[in-house]
Formats: sequence, structure tokens, C-alpha cells
Amino acid sequence: MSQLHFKSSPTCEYCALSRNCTENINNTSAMQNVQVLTHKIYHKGDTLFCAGDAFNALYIMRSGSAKASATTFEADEQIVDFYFPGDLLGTDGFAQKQHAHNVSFLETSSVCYISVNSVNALLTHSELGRQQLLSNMSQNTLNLQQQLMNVHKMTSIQRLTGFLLDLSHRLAQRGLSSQQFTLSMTRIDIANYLGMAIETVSRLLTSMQQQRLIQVQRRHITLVNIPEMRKICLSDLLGQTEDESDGMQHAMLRSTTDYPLSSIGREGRFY
Amino acid sequence: MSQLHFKSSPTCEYCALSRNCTENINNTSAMQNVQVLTHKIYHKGDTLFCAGDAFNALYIMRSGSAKASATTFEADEQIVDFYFPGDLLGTDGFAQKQHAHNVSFLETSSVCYISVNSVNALLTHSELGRQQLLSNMSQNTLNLQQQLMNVHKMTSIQRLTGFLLDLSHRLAQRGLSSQQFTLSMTRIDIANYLGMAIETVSRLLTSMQQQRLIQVQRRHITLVNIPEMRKICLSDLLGQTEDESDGMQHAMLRSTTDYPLSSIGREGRFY
DNA sequence: CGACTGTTTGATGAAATTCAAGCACAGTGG
DNA sequence: CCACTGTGCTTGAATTTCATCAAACAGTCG
Repeated sequence: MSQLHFKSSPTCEYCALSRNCTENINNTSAMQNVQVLTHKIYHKGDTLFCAGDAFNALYIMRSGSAKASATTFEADEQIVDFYFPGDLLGTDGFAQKQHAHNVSFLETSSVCYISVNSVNALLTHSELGRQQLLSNMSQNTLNLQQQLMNVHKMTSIQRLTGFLLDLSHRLAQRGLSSQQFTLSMTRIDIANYLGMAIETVSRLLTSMQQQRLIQVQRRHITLVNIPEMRKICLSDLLGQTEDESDGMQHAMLRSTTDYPLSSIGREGRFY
Repeated sequence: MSQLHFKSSPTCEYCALSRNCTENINNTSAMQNVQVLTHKIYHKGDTLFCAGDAFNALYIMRSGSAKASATTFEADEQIVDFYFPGDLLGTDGFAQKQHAHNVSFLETSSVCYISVNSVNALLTHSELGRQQLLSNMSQNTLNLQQQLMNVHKMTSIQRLTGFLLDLSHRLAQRGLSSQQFTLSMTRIDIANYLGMAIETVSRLLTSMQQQRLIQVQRRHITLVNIPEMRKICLSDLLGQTEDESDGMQHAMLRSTTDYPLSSIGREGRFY
């Protein structure tokens, strides 16, 4: 999920995608379909779709944020991605023609709706559209593999640090501050996403604050020493667990691209 | 990766895919392109493609097995998938128009080659082809998410057990024995893939043998008590670490589908 | 036959979870 | 306005799982 970042495209009418639709399939028969894009507002806690729901649209975040989680048949859930404006959502539905995730909003958000018909039209008539969708999905896979790698090879500190840097990066892509932001997700969400206990998240945040890497005030985060954070992610030095700790190892979470679908590509490590 | 399992399709001429090509786009202009499918033999250790290589084809395993790994810019590698006959390979290239993985063979193998041109032709002219590719890629994502979940929530024993069951399942889909098989990958590969130390893999295999769950003779594995193995994967009971241990927790690795592209779907848990 | 890779096994230690409290803030209702 | 309750978060102590280090063995290949 995620990617398809075309943050502040100036020509955007209804939503981020419309610009591309207009550009890319301006005079194709898909046009009339894709033009009927609509968007809708949701509130914190609202659900966009649930696992098992029929797959009848893709979505693009216009504003706000959301999380996607997979649930074991009965037991616990696993958050698989967070979404921010511009991110494409719902491609999990292609596999079985029904959604595999639950997507819910972390705050009031606005979402564009692209019916499967429109998607099909786009795929049929727009070479670029095809490229973009495939690229996006391929990128999702790569990101997940990267994350898998992170879980396998990085310590908790590294993963959390990488998470914050990733967040910072994604927000910066959207024209927001890369140094100060407010987490829209709870510690529980973060812990779940990164595969650790919430206590660990809490402890690590505290520890990072003590090391003057970040400032934490509840959900509000300030990245104080980004270069050092990057080092932590990347290096494999030994690090003390206590508050004097300094050298650690690293991450490379998401690779993203700004801007229109047309430029969907992969950055690999962004730091 | 993986999926697109059409194991022993009887009408297969060149390779597993040709059947589908023939069926699906029989009278489309894509036909002439896709017909030029070729296949090639590789040997153990040979490389199909490397990260950074131009993305100019997709591949389908005809026989043998392979592994795909991602490498951190300099450091260690992470095996992201294993491939068996019928599996589609190379979709990692869509993201950046160049491959993101290294794919190498674990034994002598035969691989079908489908040029990007053919792929494009297929996508352009075959609704089914589109569906299948998207479904496959979507499924890859779901599988990875599942694995991420496994790493986060399951113990080593559960993951290894799940891995063996998954392998068994995939081999069974291909008409091979689900109870006895020979691992084409080393312990190192397994450990890397599952995110644990080789010593752990070794110890666990030994332990499982002592519990009469499996029989191990170097690479040759016999699953002795599959029902119990499933329980281990699924349950969350407390389990002693020692050899009397019995109850443990669970997994659900890959979801696959047999047969032609046309039936690509998702089983979810297969046990 | 060495030399090598792949594998097993044991002993030790570290990282992170779990269990257990307690705090902080928000909203509710008396 | 103030206790009261709930959620989200923090902190400490004990425990567990698993990796690391170290050594030795097994099968293979030139």
C-alpha cells in the first residue's frame, strides 16, 4: 500500500488522482468513467472497508490518515500499513476480489473513490495507468520485504527510529514539517506495526528523548537530531541499552516518490 | 512472488503459462508475442537476474527451485521468497523498471521467459491476463504481510513449523508428496528467510524430531505428525523449550491456489 | 586424503516481552 | 467545580526467548 504520492499537485481538482487522469487518459474512453471521481469524509475510528468486503473500488487518501490491518481468523491483528494523503489504498482486493484488510481512519480524513470499473477502464486504455498501478503494487511488495528485513536484522531502537524517520520523510513529501509532527496513531498502533510491545515503544521514546534525539510530548514529536538518528538506523555499532547509549544500528523503511503517478519509482533508502 | 500455480496443467506446451496464453488471448494481437515463449535451463547457484538488472521480462519456474533475496546496500541479504514450479517471478521489476532482487537457483531448474513486451501485450489485450497479474501481485503482498505478522507474533518453533507445512502444501499442489520431501535450500537459507539463527533452526529441527513430529536426515524431511504440527502453529499454548514440549503456537504462511492463472485466488490459511 | 561447506550441540548472555503498578489527561456526571 | 472512570502512556522488576560464541562432526569434492 502507500505510494502514489502526488502531494500538492497544483492542477488537482477533485483529488490528487484527477490530475493524472486528466493528463493521462484525457482522450480515451476511460475518461468519462474516471471523471466521476467522488470523495467522502470519514471520522476517527470510522472504517473504510473490512476484510471480506467486496472489492469494488480503490481509494486515494486526500487528507488525514488511516491504518490497514489484517486479522488472524479470530486472534490478534497486525497493522500492515499507515496511509497519508496521496497514498493509494485497496489493492489488497485484487487477489480475491474482496478485501483482505480492515482499513480505519486515525483522524478525520477525506478519501477519493475510484470504482473498479474506472480502474479497469484506466488499465485498458492507459499505458501509463497500467505502469503506475503495477509500479505501485510492486513497490508495496518491496516495502514489505524491506520491513521484513528490518524486523529480522534490526533492533527495536533501530526500527522505531526508522519508523520516525520514515514518517518524517513521508510528511515532508506532503509539504509538512519533517521535524515536528503529531502522531495520529497510538503507541499501541506503533508497537503493533513494528512488532514490539508498547512498553518497549514507550521506553525507547523516553530513552531517545534522554539522548536528545527527539522531543516527545504525548503524540507530538520533534526530531532534534536527525543525522544521529540516521546513524543509529544505519550503523551496526554496539549500543548500550541504558541512557548513555549512542551507537546502534539501522533501518530503511519505505521508499517513496513524490508527485504524480507518472513518476512512481523507487528511492530505496531515503537517508 | 510465487503464486500463479498451475502445476500440472495437461495442455501445457512450452511451459505452464502457455496453456493460459493459448486459452486466454487466443485470438488477440498479443498472441504472436506471447507465443514466442522460451525456456532455459539453469544450474544450482546460477543467477537469473540481479538487483539493478534491467527489467525486461517476467519468468515462470518450470522445474527446480530458486530463491530471491534483497541486499542491503552493502551489508547482509534477506531472502524474500522461494520459488517452485509454476511460480511467477520478476514482478519486483515493475516498481523501478529494474529488478530489486537477486534470484538464484537452488538446483538445476528450467524457467520460462516472458518478455515485457509480451507482458504488455497480454495486459493490453487480455482482461484475464490483467486480472491474473494484479491478483498475483496483490497476493504476493498479502503473503508478505502474513509473514510479517508471523515474525511479529509467532515463536521460532511456530515459524519453522509453518515453513515446513507451507512447503509441504506447495509441493503437494505440484503433485509431489506432502509428507516427504527434500529441501533444496540450506539451513542458512531457511534461517535467513525466517529471521533466525541457523543454530536455532538446527536445534528446533532436532527438537521436533525428538517429539516425533518430523524425521530429519540432512536435507530430507518427513512430516510424521502433521495434525500436531498444525496445532503447534495455530495454538498459543505454553510450550516447554525442552524435548517434552508439545503445545505451542502457530502460523499461516502462504496462501496459494492450484491451477491455471484463471483460478488465482486466495485460500488464506490452508490448514 | 585434507580442505571445505554445511550442520549439530553446548554454554553464556543480551534484548525484549511479560507482569505489575502507577501516572496523566479527558470526559462524565453529580 | 470536583471526584470518578477510562484510555493511553510510562516505569520497574522478573522472565524468556533467542542470538552469539565456541567447538566439533559429517559428508563432499577436488
